[in-house]
Amino acid sequence: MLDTKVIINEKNKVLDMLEKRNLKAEKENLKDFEKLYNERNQLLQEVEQHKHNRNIQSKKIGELKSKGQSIEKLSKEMKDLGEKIKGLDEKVRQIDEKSKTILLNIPNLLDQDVPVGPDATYNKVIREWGQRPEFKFKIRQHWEIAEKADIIDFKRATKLAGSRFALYKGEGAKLERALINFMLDVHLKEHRYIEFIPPFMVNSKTMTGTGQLPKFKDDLFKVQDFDYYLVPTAEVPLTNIHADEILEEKQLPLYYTAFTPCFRSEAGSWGKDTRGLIRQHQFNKVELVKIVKPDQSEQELEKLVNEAEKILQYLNIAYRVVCLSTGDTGFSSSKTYDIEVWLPGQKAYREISSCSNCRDFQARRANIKYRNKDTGNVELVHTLNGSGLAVGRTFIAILENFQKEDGSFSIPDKLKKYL
RNA sequence: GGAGAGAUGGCCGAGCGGACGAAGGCGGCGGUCUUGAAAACCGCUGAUGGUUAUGCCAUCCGGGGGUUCGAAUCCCUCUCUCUCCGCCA
Repeated sequence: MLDTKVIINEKNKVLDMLEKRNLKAEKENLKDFEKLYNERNQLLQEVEQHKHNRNIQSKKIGELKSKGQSIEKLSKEMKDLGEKIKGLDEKVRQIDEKSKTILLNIPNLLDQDVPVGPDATYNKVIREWGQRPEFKFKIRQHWEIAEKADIIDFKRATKLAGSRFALYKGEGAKLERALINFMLDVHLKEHRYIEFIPPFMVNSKTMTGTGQLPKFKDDLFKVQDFDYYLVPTAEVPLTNIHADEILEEKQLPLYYTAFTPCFRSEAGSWGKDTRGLIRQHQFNKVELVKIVKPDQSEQELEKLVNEAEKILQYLNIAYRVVCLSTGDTGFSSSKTYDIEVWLPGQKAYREISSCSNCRDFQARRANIKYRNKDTGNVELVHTLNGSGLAVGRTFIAILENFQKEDGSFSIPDKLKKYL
């Protein structure tokens, strides 16, 4: 959520952002918002004047009554005033509702240094790491390797649930679990994160806090007849832990991590990545969330990416870091780095982590603040999140990068003690 | 699932329909004292919005609604928490 004052006073900034995000159609909403804002202010001044009068007169009635004097005439007047106030209050409420809806659907402002372009082809490669493996035999896809090793049963997963689900079996289940523990250990011991196991279902307020609702409800799974949604990422519960709180400055920065399954409807991606583990309705992820002081968020984003990269470095798998273009940057983010891992089967780099600085966008939605010790004022915190990493895709990367001619694969040294 | 109790500021906790944005305590901040610290003492210490802005105004006592000239206080309703009984991984 953007600051109302920015939308009103720095409208060009917001228009520029919508242009760069390739969302020209949403510009109309800004005009509506401005109109509603002015209307609201006018009504507010009117109704507050009436309320002021009521407060004064009510006090007077109290005094008259205690002296035993008649209050009938005044009483009648006040009753009419009360009705008037009620009507105006209702009008203000309706305007608030409308403008809130608009506000909740406007994406975050973008950082100055985000590469400008309407889509992912404008993403900018920041750095590459590692040696891509060369194979002298016919390269296999991860699902071929997994099925040969009997560690994932896609067919029976479909029987149990449907398409886009996997049934990990035997050594496969063990490898997945090893990866989770390995990742968590690195972040806990080397990066000083605090581990959580959050609810895997959250309510709509929480989903709104991080920006999944109201705009992206089609991407979510909702539990029938309850105000529960399956989490699409642990970013949602972790970031909202301190919703509606005022933190002390000395508590910051907060580094939170959690392993959770993630549930996504993948609406709109029919036909994409239909085979294998790449795109599932349910996948495991270790998530990193930071809650920091505003002047720290830029450097914390760089650190966050490094922390996620560390996992692939330890596993010795080639990857590159890209900065997403203005058109590809997510709704809540002001700047996003993706880590893309090399997948020999696809001969392509594929996203394995997405690290975003959301600045005060989520903090304003979720109402997360801290007391600035210097100014004594209450200010919004900045929030960041990143995958550290997507476990299923790391599983794929291991199978494909460490495959052998006979169709088997080897395990990176760092992981061996977890198996 | 049945019966009952409760939700008040950063925390604890008081609050007969007008005195209440709210006693008291703790914590925090500033000061006196001290070589320094502690103790003691004194003072200050909520948020949001509006504004003609060192000020003023409005709103907020779990959420929503009602009664009333006026609600933290009375009524309805929802959510959550706690206690007892039952069931259960």
